[in-house]
Amino acid sequence: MPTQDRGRARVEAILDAAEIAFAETGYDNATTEAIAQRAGASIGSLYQFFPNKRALFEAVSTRYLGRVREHFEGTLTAALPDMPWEDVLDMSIDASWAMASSSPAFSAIWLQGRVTKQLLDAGYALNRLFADRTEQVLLRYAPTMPKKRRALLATMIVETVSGMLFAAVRMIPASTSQEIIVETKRMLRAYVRDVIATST
Amino acid sequence: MPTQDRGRARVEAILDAAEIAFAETGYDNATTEAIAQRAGASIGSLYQFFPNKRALFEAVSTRYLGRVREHFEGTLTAALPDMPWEDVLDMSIDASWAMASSSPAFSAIWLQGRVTKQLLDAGYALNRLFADRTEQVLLRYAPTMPKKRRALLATMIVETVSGMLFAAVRMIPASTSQEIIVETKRMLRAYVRDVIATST
Amino acid sequence: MPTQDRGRARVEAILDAAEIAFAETGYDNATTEAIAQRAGASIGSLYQFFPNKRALFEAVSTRYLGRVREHFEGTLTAALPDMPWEDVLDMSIDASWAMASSSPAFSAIWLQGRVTKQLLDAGYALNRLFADRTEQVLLRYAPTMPKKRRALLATMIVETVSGMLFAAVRMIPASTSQEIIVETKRMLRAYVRDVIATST
Amino acid sequence: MPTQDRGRARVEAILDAAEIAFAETGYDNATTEAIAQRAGASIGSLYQFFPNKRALFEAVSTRYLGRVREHFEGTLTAALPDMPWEDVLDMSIDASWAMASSSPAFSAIWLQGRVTKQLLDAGYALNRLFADRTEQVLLRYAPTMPKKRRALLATMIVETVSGMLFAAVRMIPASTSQEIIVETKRMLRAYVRDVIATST
DNA sequence: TATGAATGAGACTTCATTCAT
DNA sequence: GATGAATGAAGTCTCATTCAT
Repeated sequence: MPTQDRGRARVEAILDAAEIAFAETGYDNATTEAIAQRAGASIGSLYQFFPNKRALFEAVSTRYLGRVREHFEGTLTAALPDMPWEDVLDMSIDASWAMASSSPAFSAIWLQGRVTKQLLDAGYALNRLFADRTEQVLLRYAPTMPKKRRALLATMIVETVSGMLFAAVRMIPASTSQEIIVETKRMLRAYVRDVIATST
Repeated sequence: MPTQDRGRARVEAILDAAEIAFAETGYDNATTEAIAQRAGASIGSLYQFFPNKRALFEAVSTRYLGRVREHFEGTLTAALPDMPWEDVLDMSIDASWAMASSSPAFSAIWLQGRVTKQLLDAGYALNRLFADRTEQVLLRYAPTMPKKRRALLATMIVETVSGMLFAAVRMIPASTSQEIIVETKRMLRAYVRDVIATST
Repeated sequence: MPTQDRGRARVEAILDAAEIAFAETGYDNATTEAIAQRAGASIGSLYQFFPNKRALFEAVSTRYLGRVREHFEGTLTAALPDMPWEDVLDMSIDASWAMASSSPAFSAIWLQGRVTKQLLDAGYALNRLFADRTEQVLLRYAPTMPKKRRALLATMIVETVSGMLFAAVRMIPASTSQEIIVETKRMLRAYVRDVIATST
Repeated sequence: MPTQDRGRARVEAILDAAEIAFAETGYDNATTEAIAQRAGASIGSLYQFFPNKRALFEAVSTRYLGRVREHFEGTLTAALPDMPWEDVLDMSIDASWAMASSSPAFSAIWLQGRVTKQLLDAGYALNRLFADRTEQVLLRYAPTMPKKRRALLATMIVETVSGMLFAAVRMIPASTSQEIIVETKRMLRAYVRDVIATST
């Protein structure tokens, strides 16, 4: 879209503002005017780059997705080869929690994208990404597991992590969040062990 | 509020309509006008009984909470005494799924109440209810477990079920939902067994 | 309208409530519902006796007019014959102030009736009453004064008193109100003396 | 508020329309929609510049106040030095009447601002302005008069003029208005003379 | 490009009044 | 008579989006 440097900076500023606004007040209650203002831009500028509010949300969403992908790339890929699957699981959960607890966009995109019917597309992308990646990892550790079984297991892992992050994010005090993360690892280990024992 | 019979019927009709509307389009996108219309009432009637939209949501929420409570009362309490805990867990999950999949209010209240910042109060009530109940059941089956441990376990169970129901509700095709429910039971069994083994 | 005792009491209660409501919030902002409630009646009852809000205002107005008339009758008529006009003027002003400062209806009827275009009729009645009465008094004290002159003088007196009462009513502290009343007497004396000196 | 020329013109047009609307139908009965329309603007434009109806009223009020101030500045200040106070009084009354009878805002602001409880602030400003100015003039003509006396005299003059203008404005036929103005001058002369005679 | 004024559909809410019970 | 539910026009205000400058 924007060709000049100035333009790109503008877009980033607007995305930042939007990310915060969506996170703070929710998609419906965030106003384009407020977003523009927070970005130090005029409403006209905003519409120069994004055709409408929905597109703005999707852009925030996409940008976030990219960041998540990078993050996981960095954390996991290199280490994979010679680790027991339990450690991979733990690391993934830790990485997820790091992302979730550090960025306001987490609730902005991931939750709303999954709850608000009009925004579902954006929300699903994230989960699909996670599920695919998980399946690949599973393939490495349990190559003989039937494909369907593997897919279901991946879904379970992703949804469980999602759900527990969701819970952890809004737990007060923060120490409880940590406990939940710890227990989640434990729960998934127990579950995966059980599945592996049965279906290989 | 309403003193006449006619009024009480109206209120129910409005609550029904609101429940559906909130579930279908979300709190923000549901319009009071549309709710009134769906209830076969005029907008004025709606405001005769509910001072504003928020109050209407809370009323829907409260009514739903009461129903859930009754449902669990009916399903579980009687059976409890001489069942192994695994069966109690299974039954609870089945009951939750029954509620979640049968009523549009499930997403209306439970999800939005937890996601939309302005509606949090309503959403938390439900989770607190579940957690309390779960703790009581645990007390019966694992009386020697430390109090803190028990509380955390209850939270884990409730949040896991919540999360998985959330996932199951929007899975297509429906068969996948069933698989998720089955796997959730399995996961929680494995996890609870593990916890019991460790901390008693 | 009402034939039974109970009915008449109702009407009075409603008029009382309306008088207060109109005084407190103004005609437009007073709601019929609130008036009925304050009167301990239902909205249906109110409309049993008054066809609409406007009529209610006029009833309050009329009732008030009657009271004012009585009040002046009692205070003045008897005393008139052998008093110097200065004393009559003083007494009239004192009587007006007594009415104005004692009843919330003063501002309700007299001011709004004069300011709010839709209610003018009600407001004028009061002024007309005062002006007529004043003219009669003048006739007794200055029988040779030309009729037009007398009418104008009456108007001036009435409007001056009106205006000063209006001012006095909302002066804080109350002591200022008293000063204004005193000065008003002085001003009108000086003026009337001047007029009499000239036009007889 | 508006930064562009077009915007400034809009604001003026809206204020003009509001002034007329408030004067014609009163604050409560004037609708923002009608005001916008009369100004040749959309309702959205109106709310771009004024956050709510009340603020619009206050803006009208403030603008009017400024005009009055200018008007008096122009009429009086220059002439003052070597005029007898009777002439200053006459001129002031004439100037007031000129303002009152020429502008619809007179009743819009000055009356409603004083009568409608919610708008009192706006209404008082005008009277305070007049009273201050009057006191300054008095200081010049009766320097030995005690301060409190002077303040009270100023209040009396201002309130009398107010009241009589109020009366004059709604007198029909117009000739009566003129007579009232003439008589008001006479009344205040007599009064002021009396006060000066006594308290110096 | 950037700005911010302009638009208007549509949302929530109020309230005088009517009507069934 | 009394009650209070029912009605719906109308009012204030918001906000995504467009457009003139």
